[in-house]
Amino acid sequence: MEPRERASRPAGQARFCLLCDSAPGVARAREDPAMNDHDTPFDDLPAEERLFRMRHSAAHVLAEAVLELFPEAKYAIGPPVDNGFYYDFDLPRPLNPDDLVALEARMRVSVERDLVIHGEQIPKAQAREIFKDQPYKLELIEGITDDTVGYFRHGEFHDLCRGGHTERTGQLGAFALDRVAGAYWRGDEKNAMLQRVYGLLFPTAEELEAFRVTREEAEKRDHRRLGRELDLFHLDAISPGSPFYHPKGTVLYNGLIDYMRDLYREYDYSEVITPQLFSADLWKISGHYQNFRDDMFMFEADESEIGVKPMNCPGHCWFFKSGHYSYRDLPLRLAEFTRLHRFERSGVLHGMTRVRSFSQDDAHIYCTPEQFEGEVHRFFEMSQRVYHDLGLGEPLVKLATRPEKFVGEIASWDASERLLGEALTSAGYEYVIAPGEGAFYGPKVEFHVRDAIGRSWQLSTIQIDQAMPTSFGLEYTGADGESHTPMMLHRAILGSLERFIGVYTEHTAGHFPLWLAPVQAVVVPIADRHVEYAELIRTLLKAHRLRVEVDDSNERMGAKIRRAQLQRVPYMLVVGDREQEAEAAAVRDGSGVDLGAMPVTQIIERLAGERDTRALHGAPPVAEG
RNA sequence: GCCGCUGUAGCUCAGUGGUAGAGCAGCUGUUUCGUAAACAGCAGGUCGUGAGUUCGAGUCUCACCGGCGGCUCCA
Repeated sequence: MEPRERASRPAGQARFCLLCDSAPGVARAREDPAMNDHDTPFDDLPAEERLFRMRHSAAHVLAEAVLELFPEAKYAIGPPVDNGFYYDFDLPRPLNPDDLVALEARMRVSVERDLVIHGEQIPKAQAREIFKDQPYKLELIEGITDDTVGYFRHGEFHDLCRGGHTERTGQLGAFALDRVAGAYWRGDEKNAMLQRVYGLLFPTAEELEAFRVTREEAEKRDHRRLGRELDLFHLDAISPGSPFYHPKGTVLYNGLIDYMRDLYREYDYSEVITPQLFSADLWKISGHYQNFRDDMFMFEADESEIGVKPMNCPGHCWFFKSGHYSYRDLPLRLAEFTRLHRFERSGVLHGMTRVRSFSQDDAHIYCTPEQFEGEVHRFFEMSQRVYHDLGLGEPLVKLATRPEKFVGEIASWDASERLLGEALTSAGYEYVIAPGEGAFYGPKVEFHVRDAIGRSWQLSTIQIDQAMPTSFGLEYTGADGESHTPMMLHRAILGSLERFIGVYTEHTAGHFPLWLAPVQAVVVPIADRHVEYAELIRTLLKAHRLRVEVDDSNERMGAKIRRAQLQRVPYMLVVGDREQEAEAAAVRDGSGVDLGAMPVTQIIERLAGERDTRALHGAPPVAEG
């Protein structure tokens, strides 16, 4: 039941156009076997198709440049992707940034020449001859079942290609080579590591520039940066992948857990605390020992093998087994927030979004088949509540189906997938299928939510478990007096707290709603003589469980305002002679709006009200110096 | 784990084989100020770690560790 996001995978979102994907079910991009790309004039094509072709042709022009600079280069595949294109190469030496400059310059020569791009179908035998020195192309040719293959060329360059191109190399739009990265041939880590050159491409220079600006904005709200600037958390080499939550970050972490606990009370969940360490026997029963042993922290103690828990489900199953339940006790919804540890491979760690030590808003639901649909609906409803309360948008819903490595019978997988699909439909959701992306023990529904700058993150997930109830021998007594195996659902809404905090920090750019803000208000005394009064205000607000600080530093008011603003404090309470006189404070909100002087009682009412209703202040982030 | 890049003060970054620097943050003092940065001074470093080359290494080489960008993986 792992709600973590996959690393964004441009290729996965690409419309594969090259003859590089022999996987069944991947449709050929071109229906016309003659692949006459130029039936419709380029300028008359829909914008999306034009962009696709520009990016695709740019990949060819890139390969042309690489082959010219490295005549011995072997070229592999180069599709268009989100924001641009890439091409994979096997080169005699690693590329460096200067190479990218040279390659880009060479690409511009091709653009300048405005060469015609020809496409045709040629017999496989001819293709083998043409590409006899190109092992990757030969491998691609062997993967093609047709008698002929697509062959594209412009100038001296030629490529094995399914097509989808501009008419000329002068139609590429605005592009720039971006970076070079490693990538396995055909995405398989057993294969050779190739060098992938990524390029950005947009129809106009303005759009390319806009993309770069957006990317810079995204960097400014990077949770690793904000975590440090807002004193929330940091990661440290002393324990890679294990966050240090600072006091302010701990307020946020506990705030989210408190919120989920409120919902658990409402939705009748039972919170439990189970052990951190379990005998390997438990992991053998659950199947995690066989499937994930290398990704767990295992050690020997007292001559027995112990595993630190990487998830709660086996512990919950053991708990279920330790009691006895009748149908009257179901559904049983076991929730747990204790910390989990996974020995993630070093190269995959990333800020808070991929860590080794984390916690989940995790729960497992044991129910009867009759209760299944209702439970799924309750979960959908609860998830939507959370998204709404946190100011996240409508989710994109995916149904992830049976993976290659799975346990159980195909028939029951099909049944479970059908059940989840029906539950989605009856709840009014449209969804897409994510083939083969289910967990090894069962299919799952994933909710993907877009953040404020358009990135999509997987948050909630609910999964049917077809394996553990049986392997643990779980039973309940039915109304018929007989023993039955319960259905088991894994579910999480926020996913891992760490990942959620990372995503949410970026979504809000650190402007958390007041109920989650580590510091909810800063009192700003104008001069030293106002500090005592400022402390009084803090005391009054503190009595209403508001988190308030007094900035008594030897700074001018402007500097204190600036500091509070940069710290994303929702309210600044300025106090000087006038306010002290009136037993009030001048209120300024986090967006810089001056709300004027308010009596202290009114300030308390406003802030406590905003907290208790979990209001989303909705203040747009202001420009930051 | 794999490919590439990278590591200098808390942060952002200069530093061309020859005595470790700046801005911000911090501390101290002066200033007592009305809505996004007052002024001055002080302090702050085994240049990621360990080897090697060299008369001499922050700088060159190698290994290891961490981080970054990807790939693979993600219960």
